[in-house]
Amino acid sequence: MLTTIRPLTRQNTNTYCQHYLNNSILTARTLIQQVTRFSYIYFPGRGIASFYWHPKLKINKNEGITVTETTTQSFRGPVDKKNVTVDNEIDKNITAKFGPNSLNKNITDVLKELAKQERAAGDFFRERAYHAAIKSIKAYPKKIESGKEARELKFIGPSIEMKIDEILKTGTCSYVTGYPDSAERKLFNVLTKIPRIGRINALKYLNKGYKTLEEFIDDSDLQPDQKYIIKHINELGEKIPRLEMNILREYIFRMLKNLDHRYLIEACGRFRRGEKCSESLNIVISHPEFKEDATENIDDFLKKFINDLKIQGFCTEYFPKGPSKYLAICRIPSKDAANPYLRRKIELRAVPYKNYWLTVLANTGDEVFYKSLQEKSLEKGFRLNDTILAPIDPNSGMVGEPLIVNSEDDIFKILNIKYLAPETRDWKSS
DNA sequence: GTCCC
DNA sequence: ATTAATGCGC
DNA sequence: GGGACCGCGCATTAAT
Repeated sequence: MLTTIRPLTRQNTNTYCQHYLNNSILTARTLIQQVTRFSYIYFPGRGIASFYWHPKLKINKNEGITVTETTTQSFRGPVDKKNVTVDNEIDKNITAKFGPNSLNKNITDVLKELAKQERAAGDFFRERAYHAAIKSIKAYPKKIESGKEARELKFIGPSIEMKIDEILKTGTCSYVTGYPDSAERKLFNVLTKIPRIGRINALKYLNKGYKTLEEFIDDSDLQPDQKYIIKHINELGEKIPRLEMNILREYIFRMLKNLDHRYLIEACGRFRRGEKCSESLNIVISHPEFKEDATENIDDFLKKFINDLKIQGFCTEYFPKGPSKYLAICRIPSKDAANPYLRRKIELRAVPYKNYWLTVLANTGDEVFYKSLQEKSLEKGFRLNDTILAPIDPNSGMVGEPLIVNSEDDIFKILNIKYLAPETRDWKSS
């Protein structure tokens, strides 16, 4: 069905949107009340519009949403300057099936290298293009014998066809150049390990003339967490072996269970996916009594908890990353003072019980798996993120009542997708 | 990089 | 001063 | 040939 959508407009402090189905003009407030309990609205064919005003909205169970204050930033979404015509049919061709396929590892490994290269160069779309090609190849059940054969697959174009021919012939590809071993490149690599310093900021600092980290640490722009991480960059850059992740996890686990055995805790990320090591440990905490409408209680709990960790000396330093999320620098107590354990990074977050498994699923990853799960959810008519799993009305596009989720398996069941063990959710590194 | 207009 | 748009990291 | 290609949250800049 073709529908014409007028540009999303704004008037004073109210955001007005044209409903894509019946062309009615609604204030965002009404739209939010009608469409979703949260501040995201999915427009078929146009993506997701988000409203950034929820901090100033009050959600009252009885009265619905009330605006307590006007906001300075209310809308960011697919704003177009002119009218657009879109097809309401969601056309998403998921080519890849779940699960890795190693038949063509020789090819995907090289493509992965090329993807990495593009990432370092900041070409996000080329990086993605390579990942798409890898995904496509992994879904292909046969061993690829020629570039021409691969060309038939989705996301394989003339350029990758040529590269595949070269890979089949020589085992590698001349486009894989590796990183220049210059001091500047090395500094660049270190800089990008610092929180909130990506490619752009790293380049900015390089252009400022910094030659070494020692000079850089005095830069006035740096925040405490950044300074701390620079100070211990080598130590914190070390990967945490699985054994140690287990000890870290166990320490926090026991401490929580001593407080109250009903606490829920899950170590997510690479640990949960069964990997041998990781740069940090990602821990999600909840409790049946953690209510969605009393997040300040959760924040207070986490604040106290992390402070206790520090008093015990397990946590040496912590940095808030938001009210219910901390970066904790922790060290396993060592009996041998001469051989202390290394400091390790732990991401700690506490969430309402209702969101617990959704958060665990989102934080377990990997990135590619979760994103594709989200896509699949949309196809099946569900909105999935770390705070909600709810059906989307196929006719109106409205997000319905959130579904209760009491386990990770519940999510897969609701989506009618076969449960996938965390260990098999690794797409990028096969 | 590929896809799609 | 307020709102719209963009930058950047994840 | 030429534009689109996640989308969110916070911060900053540009525009009005």
